[in-house]
Amino acid sequence: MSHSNESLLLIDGHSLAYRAFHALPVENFSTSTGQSTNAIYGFISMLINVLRDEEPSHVAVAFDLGRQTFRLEEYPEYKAGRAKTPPEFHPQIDLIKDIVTAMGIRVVTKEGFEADDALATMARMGTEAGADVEVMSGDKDSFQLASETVTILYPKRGVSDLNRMTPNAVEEKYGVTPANYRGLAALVGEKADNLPGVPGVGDKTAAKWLAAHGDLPGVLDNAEKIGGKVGEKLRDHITEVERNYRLNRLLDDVDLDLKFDDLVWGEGDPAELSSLFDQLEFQALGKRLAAIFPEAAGAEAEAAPPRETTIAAVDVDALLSHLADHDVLALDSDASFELGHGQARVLAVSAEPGQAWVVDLAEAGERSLTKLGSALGKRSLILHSAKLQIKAWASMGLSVADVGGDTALAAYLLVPDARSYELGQIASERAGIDLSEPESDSGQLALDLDSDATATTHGQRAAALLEVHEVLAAALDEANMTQVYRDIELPLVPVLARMESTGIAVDEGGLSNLIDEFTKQAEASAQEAYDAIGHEVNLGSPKQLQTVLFDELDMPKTKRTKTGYTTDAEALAELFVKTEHPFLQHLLAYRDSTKLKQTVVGLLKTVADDGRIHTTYQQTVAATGRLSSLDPNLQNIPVRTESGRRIREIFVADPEVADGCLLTADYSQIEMRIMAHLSGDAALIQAFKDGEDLHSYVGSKVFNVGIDEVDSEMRSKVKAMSYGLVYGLSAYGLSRQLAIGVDEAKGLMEQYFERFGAVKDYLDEIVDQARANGFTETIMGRRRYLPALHSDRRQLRDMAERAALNAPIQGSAADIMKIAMLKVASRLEDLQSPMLLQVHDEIIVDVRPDEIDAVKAIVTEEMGSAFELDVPLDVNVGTGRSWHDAAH
DNA sequence: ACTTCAGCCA
DNA sequence: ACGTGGCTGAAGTA
Repeated sequence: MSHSNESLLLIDGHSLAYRAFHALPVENFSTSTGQSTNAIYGFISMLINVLRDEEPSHVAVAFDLGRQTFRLEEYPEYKAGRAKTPPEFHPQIDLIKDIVTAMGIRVVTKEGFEADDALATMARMGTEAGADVEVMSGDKDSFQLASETVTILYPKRGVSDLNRMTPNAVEEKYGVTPANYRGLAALVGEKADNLPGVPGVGDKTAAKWLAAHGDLPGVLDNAEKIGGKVGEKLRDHITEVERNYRLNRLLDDVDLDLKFDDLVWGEGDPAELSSLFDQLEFQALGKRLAAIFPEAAGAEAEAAPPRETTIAAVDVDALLSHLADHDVLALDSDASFELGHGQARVLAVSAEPGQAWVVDLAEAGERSLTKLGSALGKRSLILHSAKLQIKAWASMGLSVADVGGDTALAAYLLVPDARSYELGQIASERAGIDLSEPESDSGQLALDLDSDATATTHGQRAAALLEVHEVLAAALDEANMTQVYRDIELPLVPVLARMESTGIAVDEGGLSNLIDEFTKQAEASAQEAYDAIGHEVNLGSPKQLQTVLFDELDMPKTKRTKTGYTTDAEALAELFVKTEHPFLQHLLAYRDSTKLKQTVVGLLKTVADDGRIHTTYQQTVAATGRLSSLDPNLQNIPVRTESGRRIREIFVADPEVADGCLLTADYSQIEMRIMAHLSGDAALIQAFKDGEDLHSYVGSKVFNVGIDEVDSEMRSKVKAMSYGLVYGLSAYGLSRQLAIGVDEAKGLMEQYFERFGAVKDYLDEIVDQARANGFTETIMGRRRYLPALHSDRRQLRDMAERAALNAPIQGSAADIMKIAMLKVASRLEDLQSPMLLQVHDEIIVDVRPDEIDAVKAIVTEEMGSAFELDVPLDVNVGTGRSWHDAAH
């Protein structure tokens, strides 16, 4: 028993990480980007447990550094013959070191020595300082360190249980004192270190000899006296035993350049720790960590102590007088927008970091809102998720036309595939500002606002924005994305806000009729399906369908899904070819009708009071730079089937405008054109310049026939392949899609690449570049980071490669469309025809009858000239009463 | 509340 | 395992 209340915990990082690696299956532990985490998870889990149980005052984790050790110098075969560590292991060691450091724990390494030697040295230092010492190691050599003051924590099977090896425990298990453990190990040998001992001698014999002769030198001196076969063996292997004895001694006098008190368990860096846990997607572990490290609790970690912010509640007039001297303002509010109606009560305005004024918009009169609007209009405004807020304010009578900065957009450009862009997280990660929920009775506010918490929250957000935006803007600059940010994404915000607020008119009566019609069709198909099998079943349940198809009807099994066998349309069609069972046809018909019905029902629910549907465009969702649309999604309205197209008939021109029409304008084959441009393939570029039918032209090259001899079958094969290439299609995938052999598909692809060699070079190069740079780039410099290209998991790596192929193409198309929208919107400002929708390569404008020619000219010119490629950008335009009729 | 399956779009 | 990027709704599981 030590009288000290100090305790030192020493950990052999490498041996424990290695154990964890083998205890936890690597396939079950990896992040979405493909980083393997099993060793990290197991190690940190063990570490958290032991820290919680032992509560040491001092801690160190030792790692081996480099391969060259004094042991290896003396005995080149030391540790030879070990199975190669899998490639997934080593990258995890660096992350473990980072986490340990962030936990306030000293990482110790020393060139030329093993972790064990560092542990022995520190154990001696601890003992000399009067501390209790615990050494956690998966290496049995550490048993020689056990003493009155030093206990070895040795993991049993797995990673959760530890054996406490005191001197008594060592003696009980091996029959020798810790001091003699070295001798025992030297006699027995250590397979893992490639140190053979005396053949035929195990723990028992070695212990007996050591007991009889005191210690190993005693045993060796008396080797002649030991009889029997084993005695002979001992005498034959004295050199090896002596070598083992030299090598397995742990050095306790390594110069580590540190004192005992350097090992005090410090505060670490909770923000860094939290960010590492986020990055590694450790959620449950984060909570366990929080128990011993409250400061790093989960993702919402406090990055810094809450800063002093000054928030003052004022009225609009007071606010206006405060604003006089400031050109850049940060704004935040409790904005919401649903079904065409926006609302905001609290508006927070900050003119410098750490400071904000808060006004109650509900109390402001129309005149002061107008004045406020014009004051804000003269300044550069920084917001987070600006679009929602300016839409909401517009419905309150406060109009803001321009956005000077948007921290959500900036963060999106920097990491376009992040899960979310919440201000609290960005502020914490990028600027070290803590925006966790304020206490509701902070009392700073003087209170004509009925809820302090809301006002304080938005005040603090506004007060943080200027600083957060500055950090993000600098990062964008560093990544050469300032242009995409300032010239594309920011100006697009008010354009999209306007489109959303306007919405598109729908024919509600027509919608209801469609619902009736599709419902009747679905019911009829369902009845026929039931009749075909003699009973009812939930046709919407894949699980119940599987019972019917594979158990009752005994059909051949389809492709596996996670939970059974697929019943998707493709598989059902194949089953029908094989079985000709009428149930399948009726099921497919039922699926079609219910799908359409669902779509129409969904649309009807979203019609606002003004008889229009207001979708919301997400500007920070698609990792490639596209927009997405939700609530409802107007980018997936059916078009391929005749009955599907009928849904497009209910989207109509503004009924308030007599003889108005919808105009659609779309890019023709924009992705293939971008592919031609980026690859510089002369043949492909020429085809576009000549205005050939692309797929017939490519078909004539691939099949080596005249362009007029390309039949429809050839054309459709080539079409599938051309599009597939943009997505990283494999020969197997192509063969599946075209229902041809893999060999034929492979031959087609080879022919293609023979004729369009630059395309192949480009596709290869793009992946190589992404691998080297860590990201892909569009024509405007928009980036997408793909760390999974270096994943050790094949499937993730392949997915990342396909994403790398596609991102520059899909993303460049998105860039071009966004630029075109800005140009079109700017020219439409002088007219009365609003832009309503965007569907990736198509825009829809509501055109007044007297403006048809002007709008046609505008969209053709501006879309066609949005970006100069080596091939022309073709634009098709059509007009009609409905979206359906405007198709061309 | 969350996941899986299926199906719609470019 | 085998083509990118999205959103929605129903069923099934917790």
